[in-house]
Amino acid sequence: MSAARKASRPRRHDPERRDRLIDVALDVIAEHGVAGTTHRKVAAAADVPLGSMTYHFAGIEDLLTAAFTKLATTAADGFEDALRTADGTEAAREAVVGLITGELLGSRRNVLLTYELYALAARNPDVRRVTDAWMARSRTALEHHFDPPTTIMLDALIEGLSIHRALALDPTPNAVVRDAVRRIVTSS
Amino acid sequence: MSAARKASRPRRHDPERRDRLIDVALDVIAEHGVAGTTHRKVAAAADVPLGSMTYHFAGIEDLLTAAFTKLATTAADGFEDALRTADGTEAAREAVVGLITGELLGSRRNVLLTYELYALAARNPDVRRVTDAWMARSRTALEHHFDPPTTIMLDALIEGLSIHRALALDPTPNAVVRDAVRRIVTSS
DNA sequence: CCGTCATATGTACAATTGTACATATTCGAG
DNA sequence: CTCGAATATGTACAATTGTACATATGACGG
Repeated sequence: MSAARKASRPRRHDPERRDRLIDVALDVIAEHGVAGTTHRKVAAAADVPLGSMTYHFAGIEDLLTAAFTKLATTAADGFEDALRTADGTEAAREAVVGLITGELLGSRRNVLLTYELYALAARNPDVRRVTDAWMARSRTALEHHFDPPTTIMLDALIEGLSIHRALALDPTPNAVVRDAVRRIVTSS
Repeated sequence: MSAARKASRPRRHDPERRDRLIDVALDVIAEHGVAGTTHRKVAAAADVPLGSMTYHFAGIEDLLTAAFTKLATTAADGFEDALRTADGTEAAREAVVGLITGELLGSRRNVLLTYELYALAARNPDVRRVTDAWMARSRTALEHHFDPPTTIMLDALIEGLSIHRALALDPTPNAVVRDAVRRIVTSS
């Protein structure tokens, strides 16, 4: 019984605190950017003492890496799920449209976080591995439905349209998104 | 003569210093990111005293805004030039391919700076105006050759392929880039 | 040649940062 | 119940930051 107890209730007082800090860190990054993200801001937003940051993370770089790892992993999971259930090329096309127009990749917050991630990845090898893994996973998922050149194009189109959705004053209509995917896929 | 003297040699001791500081600032941003860009780093890189920064720029936000304004203006100029000289749809297509594969939009440094710009624009209205103007100019330039939906798609494709060129381990082959542009344009 | 003012510099300072660390609290084994 | 160890906290500090400002320097009209 003590073994079962140990499994269900770990020894930490607040076992989910680290995970919660990572989520809050992503919110802080989305609001203030990597440049404006500090231990104190995250601690205040999560309502934990400052010392809790240095206890759970080896340094602020460790916090950023953990946060972006979660962002990329979640996005890649959603990407794979959306494409896995698609049966046939037509369904796969519609799944791609759904990814662009949906909340996972298309939301302002997530696209914004992606900029920050890319910017950081260019100069931090640990973070770079996160983006590499993300790109590899999404590309592999696409290649289950499309040939390599089409995959590359779709991948780029998803990236570009997501950005425009997040930044443009008037977001691209869904019909245009669907048309774009169709043009790239049908002629392969 | 004194008037001519005045025109050719303004009263500043180093009249081009401000412009040079802006260029150096872009280098520093490309290397250390917005988060790591400080007055002292830029001053050291440009080999000017620290006080020179506060003299030429009202604050560090002013410096960043000036730097990104130059980045966007230069890019938009190149974009317009490349498309203006294109005569006919075929030439316009090739011009788009050239933009993606060329140095202006496709270089690692410039794409990286663009991430930083977007990230900052999302949260700073002054910088946001810079990206809005940039997007408007490139879209208008494209619309001189392509219909609106095609313009939207090409714009997104340029964005996405540029990113992949800068981040991917193996850059997209030029042939694939050309094929992608062709697929989007010919079916319009 | 000289005075005056824009241009340029060096220094100082308050504020904010990441992080170390001594202390407190809680848990679970025996 | 007791005790040791893991978990958590509050505080303190050195380093770095943006910026203000008193001073210096140079150009140019007179």
